[in-house]
Amino acid sequence: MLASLEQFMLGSGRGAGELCVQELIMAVTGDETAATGDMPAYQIRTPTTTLPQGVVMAASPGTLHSPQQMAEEATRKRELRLLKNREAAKECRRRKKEYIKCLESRVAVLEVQNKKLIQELETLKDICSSKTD
DNA sequence: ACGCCCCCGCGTCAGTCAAC
DNA sequence: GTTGACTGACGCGGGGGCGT
Repeated sequence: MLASLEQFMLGSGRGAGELCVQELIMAVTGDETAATGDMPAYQIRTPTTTLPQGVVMAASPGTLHSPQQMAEEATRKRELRLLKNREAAKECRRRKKEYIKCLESRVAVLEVQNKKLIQELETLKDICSSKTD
């Protein structure tokens, strides 16, 4: 978990924000097997191969001739790249927000859990000390 | 009303990584 | 080596809060 967070913060993580439900289940139940496999859940990628509507794939380089055609093709490729990157950035930010929201929820759950455990510890201490007296 | 500051979302660029 | 996806960093513009 901490490793996952570190990976995300260091920028090598992928698909931030895709943990959440399982993380929360883990936090509540303490069941580490609730998370899937070795891979941090938020790094699981969903295939994003679909292009936005209206986007036409570039023609193969072999069909181009004049410098003007080449220039037009380069422009078209650039526009396509920018469009894809724009969408990717939006999706990336959405996942990141979701991931942060999830972490905040987890903090809240763990704080409650921590309070309960402290309370339980105090109770047990009381029991022990009353027995030894 | 105005200026200022802060926050948020966006578009873009650059770098990294995995798949091929 | 090339390519596509992802993401951190940067700059910009808009909106809201606050003091004057």
